[in-house]
Amino acid sequence: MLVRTPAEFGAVLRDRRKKLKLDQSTFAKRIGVSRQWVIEVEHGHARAELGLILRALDALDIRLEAGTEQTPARGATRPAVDINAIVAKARKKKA
Amino acid sequence: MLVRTPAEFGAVLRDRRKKLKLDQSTFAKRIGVSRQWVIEVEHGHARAELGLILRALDALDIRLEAGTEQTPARGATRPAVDINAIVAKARKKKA
DNA sequence: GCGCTATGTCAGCGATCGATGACATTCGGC
DNA sequence: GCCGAATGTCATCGATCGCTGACATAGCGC
Repeated sequence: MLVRTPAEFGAVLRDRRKKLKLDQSTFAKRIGVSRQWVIEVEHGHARAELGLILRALDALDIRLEAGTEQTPARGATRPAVDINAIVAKARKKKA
Repeated sequence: MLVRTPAEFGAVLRDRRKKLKLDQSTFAKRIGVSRQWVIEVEHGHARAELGLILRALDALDIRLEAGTEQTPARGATRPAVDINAIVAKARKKKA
């Protein structure tokens, strides 16, 4: 599943937790956080600590993969060759 | 690439940023954070906000996927040290 | 009805985040 | 040598995190 927002992280975590038949308290203890944290994160807390989130994912055997291969037909995100073009575009965009 | 730690997130981000020929300031402005934040995150800041990290990934067109398909050989991919234990210990020590 | 479990809510608190702004260092070109 | 760009460091400061602990609600079995 593609994850792009904190809310999605929450959904993924809650889902997996339930699938594993764990209640929030048990889950929290496993990760090493408070039950309160679990509740908030499952509700999509955007300011959760990256490290804790990763621990949670790990505790539930959720694999996280980062990739850039998603160049459907847009163009330009791929630094295959035209570095200069990319630089130029980035600069213009910025300004 | 598989991401399991804040440091790896930092590496991924810095990598992509450089590939896109963006300097930290420009990158920071794009995401909407301070340059300081970029520096810390690229250095593996564990307590970075989940939301900001996601924004950064998005700004660099990095796709993030969560999956449980194949349980990653518990034991092989596992780091030699027990991170959870360390963190737990640190927390207790503090209090 | 009563107890038990699971989830969610509230308030308070210390620790830390992320922002700002100045400064140091390194590298390249002139 | 000097300048500009890029990165990293330092100190300060308001806002917020995550923790604790208690309470409220809902479902279930007896």
